[in-house]
Amino acid sequence: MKKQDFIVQKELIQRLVRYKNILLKFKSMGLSKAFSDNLGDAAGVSSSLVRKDFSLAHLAVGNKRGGYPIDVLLQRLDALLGTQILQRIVIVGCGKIGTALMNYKGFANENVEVVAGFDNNPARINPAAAPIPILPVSQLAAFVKEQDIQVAVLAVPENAAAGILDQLAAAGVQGVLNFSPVQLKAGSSLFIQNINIAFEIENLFYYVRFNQRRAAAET
Amino acid sequence: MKKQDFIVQKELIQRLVRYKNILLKFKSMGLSKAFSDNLGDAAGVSSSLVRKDFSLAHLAVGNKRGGYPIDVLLQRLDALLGTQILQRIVIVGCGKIGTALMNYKGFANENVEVVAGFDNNPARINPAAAPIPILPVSQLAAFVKEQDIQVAVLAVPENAAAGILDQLAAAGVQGVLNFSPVQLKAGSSLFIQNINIAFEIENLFYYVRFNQRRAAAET
DNA sequence: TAGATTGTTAATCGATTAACAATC
DNA sequence: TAGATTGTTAATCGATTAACAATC
Repeated sequence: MKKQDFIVQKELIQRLVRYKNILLKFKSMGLSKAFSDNLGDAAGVSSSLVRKDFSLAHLAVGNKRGGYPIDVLLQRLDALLGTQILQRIVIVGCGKIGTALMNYKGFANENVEVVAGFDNNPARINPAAAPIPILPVSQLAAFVKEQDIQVAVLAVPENAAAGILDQLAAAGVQGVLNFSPVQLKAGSSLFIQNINIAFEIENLFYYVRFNQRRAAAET
Repeated sequence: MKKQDFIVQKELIQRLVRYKNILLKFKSMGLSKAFSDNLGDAAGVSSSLVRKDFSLAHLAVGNKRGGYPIDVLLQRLDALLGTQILQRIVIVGCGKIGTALMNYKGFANENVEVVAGFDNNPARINPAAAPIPILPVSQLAAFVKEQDIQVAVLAVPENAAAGILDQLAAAGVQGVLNFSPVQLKAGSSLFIQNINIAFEIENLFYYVRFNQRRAAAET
C-alpha cells in the first residue's frame, strides 16, 4: 500500500464528511447527479476545491459533461470514511454532559452506538440500566479490551482527565473526543479531538466585539 | 481606528486564548516571567509563532533578555479578549444538551453567565426556576432585545435550527454557538460556531482507521 | 561584557484558486 | 456539433518557520 493511498489533511476529511451529508440531502430531494458547482455552493467552498478534494481522495468518478452520479459517490465516500460500519463507543464521566451524550439522538444517524458509560460515583453506577449500562471506572480497561473499543468520549472533571486518558491509552483506545476543559495532548498511538465549550464561547465574544469595533470604525 | 488594530485570523485568536490559560497556570505555579520558548512548548507551537502572535496582536511587552512579565501579558490579553467583562448568554433548546449546558460549571471560570433558557415544550417551561428561568420561545426575541444579549447557544432539533437562527438574528444576536446537527451559515451580521458531535466522532473513527492502515502498511 | 532572548524580516511550506486542455 | 463540466497543472495566497540584528 502506497502512502498516497491515505489522506492526511484534517480539513479535507471534514469536507468529505460534509460532502457526504450534502449528497444524502440531494438524494433525498430526488436528484441523481451532483456538480462540483452546486456541491461547492452547498458546502460553502469553491467548485475547484470540490474537484481537487475528489481528485486527492481518489474518488473522482465524474462525467465530463454530466457531473457526478450521487449513488456512486456516496458509495465510495462511505467506503473511504468507513461510515457503513457500526461504530461502538464508550462514554467516561456520566455527569451532565456525559449523560446528555448517552441520550444524544444524532449518533444513531451516523451509525454510532454508545455501548457503556463509566463513572466513579456509586450513585450513578447501574450495570442493569437499559439500553446503556453505567459501570465503575475500575472496570473500564477490562471492558475496553474485551469489547475492542477504539473510540471513547471523555466528559470528566478537569483533574481526572489525564488519569483516565492514560488508562484508555493503555487499554488500546485509539481515538478520544475530549469535553473536559483541558487541552489534552495526543500521543503517537492516540488521536484526540478537544471540544472546550467555554473556550468556544470566549472566542465567539471576541468576534462579536471585533465586528462591533469594525462597524464603529466604518461609520 | 485603523484596520490593523483588529485580528482577523481565527486560529490566532484561539492561540491567544490558549496562551492566556497557560499563563494563568504559570502564574499559579509561582512564576512571574514567561519565555516564547516555554510558552510555545506548553501551547504546542513554535517559539517563533508565539513571538509573531504577540507582535501581530500588538501586545509585545517582552524584555530582550528577561522574557515576558506574566502579569502585564495577562492584563493585555484580558483587555484584548475582553475576558474581564461578564459575558451573558441564553440557551435555546432545553433538551439533554441544552440542560447540560445550563448546568455546565466551566462557564463560571470564563466569566460566562447563562441568564435564561428557552424551549417550546410546556413541560419544560418554568419562569420561576432558579438560578436560570426557562421561558417559552415566543418570548425569545423580546428578552434578547431587552437584555441586550449578544451571544446565544443553539441546542434545538435539526428542523427547528434555521427558524430560531432567523429570530435570533432579527433580535440582534451577533454570535451563535450551534450544537444542532445542521451546518448553519453565518450572515454578515452574525457569527456562527458549529459544533457537530456526531460529525466529530465520525472524523475520529476515520483517523483511527487511517492510523491502523498506516501501521499495517509499515510492517 | 557575554549570553540569551526578543521583534521583525525573509524564506518556506502548504492549501486554495484560477485556468485550461480533455472530453462527454 | 457546441456547450458544459471535469481533472489537473500552474499561480496565488496566507500562514508558519527560520534567521538574525537589536539589545537587555
